[in-house]
Amino acid sequence: MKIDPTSKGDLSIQISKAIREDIMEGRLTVDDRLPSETDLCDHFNVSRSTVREALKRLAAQNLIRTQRGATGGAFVNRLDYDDARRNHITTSTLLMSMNEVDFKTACEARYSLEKSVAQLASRNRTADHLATMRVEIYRQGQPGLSDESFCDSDVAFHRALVDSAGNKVLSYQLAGAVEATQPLMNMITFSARSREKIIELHTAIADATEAQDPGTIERNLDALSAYTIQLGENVFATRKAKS
Amino acid sequence: MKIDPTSKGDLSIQISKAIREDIMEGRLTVDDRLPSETDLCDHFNVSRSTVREALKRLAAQNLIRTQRGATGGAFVNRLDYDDARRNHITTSTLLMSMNEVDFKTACEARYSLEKSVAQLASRNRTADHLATMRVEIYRQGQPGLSDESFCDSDVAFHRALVDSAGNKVLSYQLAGAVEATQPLMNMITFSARSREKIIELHTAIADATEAQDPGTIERNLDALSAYTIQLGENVFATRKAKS
DNA sequence: TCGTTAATAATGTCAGACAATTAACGGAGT
DNA sequence: ACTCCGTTAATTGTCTGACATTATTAACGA
Repeated sequence: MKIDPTSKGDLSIQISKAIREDIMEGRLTVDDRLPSETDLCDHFNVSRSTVREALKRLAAQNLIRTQRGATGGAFVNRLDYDDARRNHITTSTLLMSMNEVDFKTACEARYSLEKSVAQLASRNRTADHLATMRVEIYRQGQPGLSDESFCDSDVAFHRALVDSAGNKVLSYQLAGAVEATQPLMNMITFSARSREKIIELHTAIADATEAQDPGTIERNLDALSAYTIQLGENVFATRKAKS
Repeated sequence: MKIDPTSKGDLSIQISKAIREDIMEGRLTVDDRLPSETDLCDHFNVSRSTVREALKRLAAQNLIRTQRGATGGAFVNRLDYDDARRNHITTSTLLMSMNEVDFKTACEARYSLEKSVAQLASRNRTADHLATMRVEIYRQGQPGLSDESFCDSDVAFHRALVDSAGNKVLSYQLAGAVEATQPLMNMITFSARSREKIIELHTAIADATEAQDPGTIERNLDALSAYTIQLGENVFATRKAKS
């Protein structure tokens, strides 16, 4: 628990930085309890509000959790994959929406990255993953399915594909690319796309995964990418023509 | 700016959620000014401390920035790539260190993902990127280079490779995989690895990128992956034997 | 016209209080 | 000896009101 000399910046930022360092350098490890807020006040020689604002900063990043009561306090969190994944997805979504990422760039990145599961998915896919993919394909073929549900199923299908690689790190890293771009792509192309074509490609991907044929997975992801980009360009061309 | 009914959870969390929603749904857009803290107090009917803690949560995620002074206040931030990238890297690093990711899983994920730049890097690499890669390779060959500097140069080399794809979304997404695993890998293998071998592979990658030959890039990344995993296993075997 | 200064509005920090929550302790009763 | 229950203590959550710091703007005087 380092002290902060009278350097620059707001106190609450300095304090949150100091504690974050302690966590990242291993001086505080998972489930360790931080000193109570009043102790931190004494230690850093600041008021409780300031300490609390610092702690809220850390809590916002899931680095700590707080608990009330006699044995309560702030504890170092174990960053779990699901939390990290959710955060990663929302940040990626915001990043792209705020920076006006053009459609093609997003598609390119997304499918380039997703292709990297082909090898591992072929090797490690289980019956469970294959079943999930099949179920989602079946759902996508239901006649009365709303656009929204179709999109959800689309995401679920790709998530199953990614998870079938059996590598949590890979799944986490890909979540940002796959799940953050999917809504963007759906929003742009949902009206124009052919569900049959998508289902056909999904089926080919599932088949190739089952057959442990990475090359075919990649080819079909490429096809999906090309089709999506094409759709996007058509949509933009139509919009332009109308205006 | 939604109100919070007396639902569950801490007030500061509810408030930060409400404002976050407003940002993500587009009701607040980049550079918009939030109401002043006292206005927010009135609006949500809470004290200023509570509002401030909510704002600190958002600030911790780079969603807002605050400015003092007469025309100051809290403004919606444009998430920029560099900030998001840094955040992504630190989170990835923590995630892996806290969940005891085994070395092989991390390596597999990292190189699988990095391979996905091969196509785009071949197509879009510029003289600048190639030059950066060459410079780093040259640095890596300097005899007196410290282990730490070698690692830094290693990271810089791979970053140049990733950036040469000319796709910011791709660069952002890959940062977590490449730059967060590199320190881990370096820490484990720096003592055992052969710099000559690494430099040889880096050179082959740079050559293939220049020659726009994605297959060769992938093959050499595979070689790097295999070599690293092999090194890791040797190190672990040695440690085990000693204990 | 151009500095200089004062007013003003906002965030940052402090101090002290009370509310709410939870675990542990200690009796009372069985 | 065991269970139930109230009390107590520790800790976070919230409120209030004040002052400090910072930056813009407007007023003022040379």
